Amino acid sequence: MNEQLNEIKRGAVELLVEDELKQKLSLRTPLRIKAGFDPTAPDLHLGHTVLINKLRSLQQMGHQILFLIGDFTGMIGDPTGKNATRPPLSREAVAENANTYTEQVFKILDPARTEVVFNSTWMGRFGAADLIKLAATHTVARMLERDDFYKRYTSGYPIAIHEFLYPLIQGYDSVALRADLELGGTDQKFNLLMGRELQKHFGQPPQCVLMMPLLEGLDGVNKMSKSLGNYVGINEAPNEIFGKLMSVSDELMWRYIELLSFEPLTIINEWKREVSEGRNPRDIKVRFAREIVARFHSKAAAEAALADFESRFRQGRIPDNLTEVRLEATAENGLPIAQLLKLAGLVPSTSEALRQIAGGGVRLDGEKVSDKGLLLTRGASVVAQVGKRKFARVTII
RNA sequence: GGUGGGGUUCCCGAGCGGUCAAAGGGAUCAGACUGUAAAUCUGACGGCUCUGCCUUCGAAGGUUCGAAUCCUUCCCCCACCA
Repeated sequence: MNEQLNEIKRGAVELLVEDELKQKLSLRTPLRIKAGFDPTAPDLHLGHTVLINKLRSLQQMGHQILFLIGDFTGMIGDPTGKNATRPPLSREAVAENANTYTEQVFKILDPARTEVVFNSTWMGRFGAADLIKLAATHTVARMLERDDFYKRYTSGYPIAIHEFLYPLIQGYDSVALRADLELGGTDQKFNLLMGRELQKHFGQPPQCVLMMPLLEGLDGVNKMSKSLGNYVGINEAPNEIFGKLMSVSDELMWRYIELLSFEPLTIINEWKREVSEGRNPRDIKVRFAREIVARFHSKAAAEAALADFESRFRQGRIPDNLTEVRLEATAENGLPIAQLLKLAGLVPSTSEALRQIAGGGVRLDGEKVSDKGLLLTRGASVVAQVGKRKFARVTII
């Protein structure tokens, strides 16, 4: 059992309350483990998988995962960010998002041991009177203890009343689910603890709380999020995932490895020692990027991504599997270069295309283009390139 | 309800009748250097049929030869007072 506990704590920031969890584990019945997800961001990225990996590990120990989709709380929008109130999602949209979610999550979790639940199931029946009773369990002062509410309050930023309901409802979800343990990011601490209090209030044994760290995005500064564009999506193409992971800084690489790799810590420490003794961190990064690509695609895809990466960037070759584009000539005798780049989707506007040419970032068949007025004649077929990573094979018809 | 301060290009933030597609910073993109690292340096950073033209400064009107800048109405935000 101690082994199990250590595994549970591995990588986690905090476990509350350890003795209680020991107690629960000693009963040797599967624990009901809750983790909540926002219904509006169905595109999972590696940041989300830190927590999902932990669920997987718990699942492998035989526990029951309650994968909660917060379709009801989604109407509020978690006040942790600066999100404003969101319009409620339609039933169809929720169902669709849920499908997208599970499709991705089941690359990591075992569907047979995962129960997908929606908090609208019980919250939809919750009446105004129930809500008032729920709100009566906590004071404004207690709510203001939450770090981000406190900051906003003291620095004069607005807090809408309904935002106070978010932690309460999330906490009530634990009551409805009779959760034994809830997982969440460190930013969720207040909400997670709210579950404990409300369970006590409703006469249930309080859940334990396991907090996982937030993964930094590719910029190494902000947390990984889709809106900041610093993420690695698990549905991205093998080459994309591979390339993005390779572009991570050496320092950040270790963080990624610790939180995302399934390698035992002893191996990771061994790598660290080797690097400090002069081994190129690149090698480790390659090893890690392959592991992740293999996890979400396949081993073969990982090898292919590595090969592509090597030929493309170390040897400067043009990749094999280019997107093919056929474009119609617009002028009588052909297509101006700027329009070609835009129509091929390599740049967002012709203005940008012209800038890129001026900046020396455009190549046709590997040759740098300097003539902004270049006209590609009908019938021509070229490999157009903008920067190091955007390519397309273009044929003018 | 009252008083005051605001809404500027992806974000922050200058500008307060012409020299404004709008300072500066951040983000981003490209180039150099590399291990497509990072850091650093250089350049770009509304759109187009691109030495010119068109559209942007909360919205709609108006004044003016000319408005992001002045006036009117409206919408939204913030602070303080009640």
